[in-house]
Amino acid sequence: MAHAVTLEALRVLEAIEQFGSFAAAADALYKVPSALTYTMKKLEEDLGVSLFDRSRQRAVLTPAGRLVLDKGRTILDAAARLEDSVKQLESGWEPKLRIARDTALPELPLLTVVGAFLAQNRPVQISLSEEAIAGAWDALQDDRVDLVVGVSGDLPKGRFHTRPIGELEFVFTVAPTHPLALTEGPITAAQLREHPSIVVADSTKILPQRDSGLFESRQVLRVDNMMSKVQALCLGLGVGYLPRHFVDHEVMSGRLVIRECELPRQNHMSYIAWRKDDPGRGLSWFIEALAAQDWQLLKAE
Amino acid sequence: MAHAVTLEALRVLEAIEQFGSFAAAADALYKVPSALTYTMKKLEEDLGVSLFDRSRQRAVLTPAGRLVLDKGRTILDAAARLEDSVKQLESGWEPKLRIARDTALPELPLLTVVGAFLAQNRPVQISLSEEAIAGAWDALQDDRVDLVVGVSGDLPKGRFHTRPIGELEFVFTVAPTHPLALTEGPITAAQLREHPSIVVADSTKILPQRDSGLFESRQVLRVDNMMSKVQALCLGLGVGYLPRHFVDHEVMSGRLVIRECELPRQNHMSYIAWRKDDPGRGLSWFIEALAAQDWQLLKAE
DNA sequence: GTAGTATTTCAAAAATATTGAAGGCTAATT
DNA sequence: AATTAGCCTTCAATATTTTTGAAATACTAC
Repeated sequence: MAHAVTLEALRVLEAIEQFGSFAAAADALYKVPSALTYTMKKLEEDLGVSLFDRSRQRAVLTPAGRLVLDKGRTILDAAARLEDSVKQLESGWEPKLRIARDTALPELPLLTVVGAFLAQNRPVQISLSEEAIAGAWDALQDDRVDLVVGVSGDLPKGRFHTRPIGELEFVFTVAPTHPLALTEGPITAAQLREHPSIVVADSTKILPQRDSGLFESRQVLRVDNMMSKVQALCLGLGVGYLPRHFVDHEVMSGRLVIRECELPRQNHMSYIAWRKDDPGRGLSWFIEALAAQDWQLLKAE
Repeated sequence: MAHAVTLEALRVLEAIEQFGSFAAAADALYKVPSALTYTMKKLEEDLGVSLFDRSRQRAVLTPAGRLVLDKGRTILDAAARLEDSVKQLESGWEPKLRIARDTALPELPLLTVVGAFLAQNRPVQISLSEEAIAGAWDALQDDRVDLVVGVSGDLPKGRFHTRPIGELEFVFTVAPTHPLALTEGPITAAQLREHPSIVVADSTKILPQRDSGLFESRQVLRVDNMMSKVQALCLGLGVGYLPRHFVDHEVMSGRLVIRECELPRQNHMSYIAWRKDDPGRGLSWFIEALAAQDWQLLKAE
């Protein structure tokens, strides 16, 4: 048994974990449970570890099993992407195109562009996701998405292409009911320390990292996307900076007010970014369309 | 035929490309050529493309074949690493530990540490490699190495741990025979423009990127490691900054002279860096040993 | 042309995977 | 404590896939 680490074996392992038991996985794979036993036993022999704890009725993953599953998933992913790349090579169109939007950007302009693409009826499956802060870069690096929209231009370069799409302006907001709504003049750092602030936390899986607009504050409430932050601000749970385009509507309806703050948050350029492989026709189309799109960043519609 | 993309098929494809023919690959794999034909035919059917151009006697890869091979290699790599991780989980020792050194760092201190490790007779295979500029970060990101030594602290963070090991000092050098060796006072930008400069190019595969110490100069000679740069400078082919520890010996033997330059190159901190997975016992040992090592960066021995 | 090498085809043989019935265990129920 | 139901494994029979080796075909070089 030269190499029992087999994509098939990894698929079986994944199915067992996903469906919770050999029996259920066998059903899902249109096989018989003993076939799965056979495959897993072979894998265990080859690796020289047990993947399952069988002391109970229900087989449960050992730490080694968990490890093999985790690493195995990325291998299965890569294999699936290989097949997709071949299809892309033939038609030019990539079978899947995964787009992430930074949570600080409005959803509407992106959806408009996506709508225009869908109307062309191309053989491309679009998936959209939302990321916060460095999460978008991470997703791009890990090949979880193919195109990110709205990243800010600090961290990585080199392996990615970028293109600016506009400048994000941040304004300091509080609920009208909030104590800081009524003070005179710009809000000072000392005043800030008296109140909780709402920040969007990094969506990256790895570890808590940089936070957006984290200034010294008595307490910090972390949320994972910008809409939650807007909600929290409207409810007066705390204070914080928001992208201008999110604010106008809330100000009009009287749910937020804009104040000046001593600790300013400067504008920053927003970019789209993609990997430096050869892009499919879908990605190329989106790059052009997104760059031409009006992102309405500075003013609300 | 549900999924014919198989690790086995990818291995066969790789062997065919590596050994240059079905026949030679069959020999290497202890199989018979028709078995390879069978496997490749199956893969082609599943992917729906031909991988080989068979119009000549010797089968040669099509673009699609090349694509599958390239992506396939990284999958095979990942599968091999999966097996290694399992072994690491058992013993704590990683079967392989791949260390890259930035070309600006001296080799001796690293080799000293490696020697101390080898003397312990651990079940760990060490591989050493050399990288230039961002190449080391790249190698770390792509999982081509597990530990990099001597990276400078600009680009990535977040996904890596780092630890400073010392400060690199750069001095401007020319050969004693070089015209700029004899001028009075600091060398001006204008004078610089009159002479070729030697720079170490980025070793990253992707694309030519940032160069080390590239100032305006009539002409630029790119080399891929620091020793080549030293040689080129000694031969008077051009001018450039060198890490201090490279220079002293050459100055003593009269092959280089140090000059002052109007365009200064500031010192920078040098780090070791590694991925944020759980490190094996070998990696942990190296982190401590390398941090404790005297890197002799500011003065030659 | 001829010899030499390379790949494919094909049917037979070998190896591997799947099945289904039986059995042993565990967890839940009576 | 006995019963029932569910889950996993074992094992021998069966089905499928892979490998083989001989023959056929094609290209290259001499």
